[in-house]
Amino acid sequence: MEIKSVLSSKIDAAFTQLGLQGQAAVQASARAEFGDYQANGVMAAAKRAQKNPREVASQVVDILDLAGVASKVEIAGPGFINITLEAKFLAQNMPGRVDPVTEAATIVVDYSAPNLAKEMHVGHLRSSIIGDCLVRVLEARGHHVIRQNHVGDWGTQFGMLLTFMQDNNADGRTDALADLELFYRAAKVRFDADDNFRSRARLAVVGLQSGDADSLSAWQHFIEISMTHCDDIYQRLGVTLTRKDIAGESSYNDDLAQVVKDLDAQSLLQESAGAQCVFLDQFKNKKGDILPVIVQKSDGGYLYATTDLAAIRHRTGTLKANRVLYFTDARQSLHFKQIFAVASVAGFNRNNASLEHMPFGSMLDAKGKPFKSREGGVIKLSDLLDEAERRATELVRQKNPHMSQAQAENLGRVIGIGAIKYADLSKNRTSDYVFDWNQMISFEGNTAPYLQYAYTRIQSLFSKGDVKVEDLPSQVIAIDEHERRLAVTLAGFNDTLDQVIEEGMPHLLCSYLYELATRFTQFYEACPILKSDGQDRSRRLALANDTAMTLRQGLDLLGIGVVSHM
RNA sequence: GCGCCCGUAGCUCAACUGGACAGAGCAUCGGCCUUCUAAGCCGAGGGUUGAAGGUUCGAGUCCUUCCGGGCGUACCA
Repeated sequence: MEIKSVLSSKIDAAFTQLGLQGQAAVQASARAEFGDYQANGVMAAAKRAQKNPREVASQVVDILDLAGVASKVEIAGPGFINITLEAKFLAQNMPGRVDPVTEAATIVVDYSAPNLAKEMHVGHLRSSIIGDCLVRVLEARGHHVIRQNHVGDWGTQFGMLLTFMQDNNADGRTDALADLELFYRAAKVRFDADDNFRSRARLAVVGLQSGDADSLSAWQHFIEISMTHCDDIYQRLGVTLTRKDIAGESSYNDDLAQVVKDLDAQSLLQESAGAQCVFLDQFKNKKGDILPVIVQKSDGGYLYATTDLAAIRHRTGTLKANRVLYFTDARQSLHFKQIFAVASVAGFNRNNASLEHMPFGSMLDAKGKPFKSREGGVIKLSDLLDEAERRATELVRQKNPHMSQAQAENLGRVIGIGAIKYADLSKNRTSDYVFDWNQMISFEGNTAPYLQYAYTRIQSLFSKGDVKVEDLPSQVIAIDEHERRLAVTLAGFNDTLDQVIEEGMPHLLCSYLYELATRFTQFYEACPILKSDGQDRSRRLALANDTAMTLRQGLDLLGIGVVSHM
């Protein structure tokens, strides 16, 4: 159950009854002395009604019915309402699982979107794992999720690659394409140096666009190999995207001319310097200069704005999305503002869906510069994952000198990939973040290994104490203060997931899990579990089990695995 | 030039969107392993939230100006 929603709806009802305008503004209490939850909305509502906030608070509390939910409701300060939850209510809200929402929505999530001309590099990491986390959380809450991997599988660069492929007789040879990055670079060198090659490459693009069978089959072959590279990365990263989620740029080809035609039919189109543009007033600066949204180049070609407009029609029309979430680089903010606006005036948003750009910042190195390889080039994602696994395996070996190499490598995979993902997911999506191996690999503090470690300690309790989890009570009343704080934290799980869904912010789930693990470890240090008897023992084991299930479930929603020993 | 984002402890990040004394981790210093995994726990120090004004019961959060940084800004995505 969502504690915040329960409290909010009760307090909102009291507000309505008293004729007050405003929201309850419930949040977890800032300090232990303020109870478990606090409602801050009275002050604002009282001001609006020009009444004394403390009096209003006392009226709210008088008619507030929190029977079975709260054991204590107090007014504090200028008009805060502090709420302490009833022990029995807490007992009923030990999560261990995710509750489904009452109204499921259809939500399209656009994420990952690698350029298939090259191999995936670090720039694709954030979109892939942040988007995948949202997908997991949305599905867990019972929403109908449609993944859309908007891969870059079309455009001029493919002319170059296909021509290079033919010249090198690489059509049927996967080994030539084993390293797409090298292949791309070699093709680019040829393209820049050889006029004849360049013109043949341009012809190949024309062939592709006009649907020439040979060009198309070569193109398909190339795409197939490139996607195999992506699948491998997704599999290693634990990203749930599959082939059926691919809706690349090429899939909108047939609709692009129609998009332009439809814009024209609504008199939204204007020619400027030979290009077909949409000019909207809201993209005018103070001086009156208007920014165009170009939908067709002067040479007749289409652009990503055109493709994205076609995608909006498809997603809100055919797919019937209520929400469309775009996980792309923050640098595309203006682009999305523009196409959302165009879609709106042109009536392309068929379902009146909420179109939301979920931008994220760049990865920087320790010096605050864009994260590059030592040579200044892009870093392949596969290399990054190799290094994470290598470093983690090394650390596992240090901590467990007697462990076999194979076992250390197994642990190293889960821990290393978890560490790299968590380091990213735990930071606020919108800002740039510093990627630092030394920090990430220390595995101390707010990291995935800390959470995984808390989980293994619980598993260790169960195996050492020969505990059958199914025999544990499903509801227990917390007694010790450490138990109670743990129970309150456990109860907040579903609230956290709601917030992640609302704002598209996985770091909120990370913060929650870190707090949960911290609370558990404090409880673990303070309260003997296996060494206690009777009710103390079963109660504490039940709390430990709920913590373990919530940690595992929460990490799974982040796309991070757990191990039973580390 | 114009637009968007950012500036919080030595470093990396939080702060539930205007709430109570700005919190964590790393690093530093001091304690805790014959007791359920020390990848842990307990404690200490460390802040004029870039600066100055303003709005109000209350501002890291909103408004104005300035300083510093990043990104974007007509046919790449």
